Amino acid sequence: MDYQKLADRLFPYISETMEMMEEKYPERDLPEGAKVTRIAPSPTGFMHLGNLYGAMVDERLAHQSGGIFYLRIEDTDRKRLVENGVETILKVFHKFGLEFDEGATLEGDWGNYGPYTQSERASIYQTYVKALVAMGKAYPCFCTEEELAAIHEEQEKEKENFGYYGKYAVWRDRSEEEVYTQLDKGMPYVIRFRSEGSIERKIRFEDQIKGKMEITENDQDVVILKSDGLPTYHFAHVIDDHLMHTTHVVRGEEWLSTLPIHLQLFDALGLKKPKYAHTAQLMKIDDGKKRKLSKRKDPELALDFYFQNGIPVKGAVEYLLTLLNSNFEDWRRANPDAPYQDFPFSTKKMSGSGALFDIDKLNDVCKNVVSRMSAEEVYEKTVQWAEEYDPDFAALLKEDPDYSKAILSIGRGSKKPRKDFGRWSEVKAYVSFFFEPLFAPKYEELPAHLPKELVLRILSDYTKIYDPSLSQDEWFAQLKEICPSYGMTADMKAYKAAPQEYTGSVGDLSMVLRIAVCGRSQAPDLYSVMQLLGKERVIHRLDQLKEWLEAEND
RNA sequence: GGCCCCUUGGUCAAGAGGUUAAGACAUCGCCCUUUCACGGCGGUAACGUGGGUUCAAUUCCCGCAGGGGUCACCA
Repeated sequence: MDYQKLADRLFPYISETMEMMEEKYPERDLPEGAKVTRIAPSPTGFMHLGNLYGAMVDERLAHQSGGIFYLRIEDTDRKRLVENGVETILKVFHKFGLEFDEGATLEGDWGNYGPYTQSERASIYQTYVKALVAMGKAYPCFCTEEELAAIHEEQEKEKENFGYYGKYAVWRDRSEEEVYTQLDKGMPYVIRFRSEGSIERKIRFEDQIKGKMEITENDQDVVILKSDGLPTYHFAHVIDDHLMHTTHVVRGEEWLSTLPIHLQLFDALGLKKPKYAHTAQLMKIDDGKKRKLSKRKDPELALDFYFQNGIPVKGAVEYLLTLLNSNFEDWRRANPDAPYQDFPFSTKKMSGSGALFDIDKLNDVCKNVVSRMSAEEVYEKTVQWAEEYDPDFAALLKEDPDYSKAILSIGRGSKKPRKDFGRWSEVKAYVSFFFEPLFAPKYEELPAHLPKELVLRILSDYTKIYDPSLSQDEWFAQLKEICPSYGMTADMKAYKAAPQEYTGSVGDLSMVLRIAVCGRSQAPDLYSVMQLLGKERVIHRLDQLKEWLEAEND
């Protein structure tokens, strides 16, 4: 078989050579130790937490070392293209603060190693495929889908390994005449790699995350170029990451099983291999069983879902970081205000086993993250979220930004900040009573043991004595002072010891006011709330409760 | 089924050949407290299994089991 002749026949329009490619995409000029990483999603337009999880490893590795983090679009599967897929990808990563240094953008490519969209790189792949054919390391295969299915069936029956290898590699050693006959007839074909591997042999390999391992060589003649002239993932990965000079390939562990193919291809082409980091997959519980997060089955893990639910970007990022490097939590406690980029991230600290997605933990991380934010930031983020998902609420917040921010600063800024909410979507319920349109009092939460007459008396008395100019201490002292006139006590210990001796405690007294003013029994510091609402509204609300109680009499 | 990866409490996990086997979330109890949200203290709760190496193994080795992944002209 004249391989060069075959190569020319197969790719007559490919005039460039491997050497020319190497010259066109020279080694990057980067400082020692700088890592080049990438994410290479297929533009299905669907991103979930798992994608972000992996991308963060890439981003940290690159930017922590002064390297390059770039975006490549893997769109070789023309059947699965989705409109606006690329836009969605770009938008999501931008939102999460993962910025690319290079790669595909909506305005075209940015960087010297493009094109960064695989469908635009067909001739590049073909150049290398042609070279492989010329070396006799790749060959055309004319099998139809049906023939391959038949082979699979036979293997199943014979209990043999599946795939295109050995005697099942039917086009591997066909005569020149047979091949050219098919070509002359214009039959469609794929190009397969001629594997010299054997399942009897093992390869030693060291993964950045999983460490040393032994894997079986690949003996399959895998397809490297599909009949539409585009490469399969295996081949595109090898060529692209070589030409773009990726130093570290971070990908899900589902790729571990095809790793032998990739290593084999690098060797066949005489190319330097990148380092690999195979990340354990994010899992979820399904029917009591652990399962890999799936695009199709877990739409609730789509990143859009997080945005909708008002999960703070920072919260999601920090949660992921705790999964990625468990010592992140310790570091965060020691450095509460440092940007997470300061954390010394390491693949060595990554777990080899898949983490179960834990919504409780996420919630907790979010609460902590939000509690550390300034009122200003909380205000801005909440408005931003509400503008998209709850416009009425956004408008309400923006009516008087200073008022809104003042509300959000209650209990914020101290060493022990309040942790009332961890999501932007929870803010509305928390602040609702500060806004007339949202004020929906639940007067039935009044302490049941207080006689209605007593409550009415308290309300009308307090209307007369409420003095907003008092300091918080003075204000509370006043409450204590008036307790006895209602048969209540300000001494909580005494009250707890013998509750039957009193009509109630200062706690009950406060509760009456709280229910009147806030319309509910759970609220932040009552004094602050009253200060913010202003005397007029406080008194009005006391009156409102009075009216409600009186109306109830009928 | 073949191949590969993984295995410490409910979850995420630290850990070293000899430890009272960290910590966080969740959960339970107590305390603080004018409610709540915090905060403090404490409780329940773990090294899958069988061999081997060793004075000693949860830690090293082998087998097994369990879980996960993968076996496409998808990535």
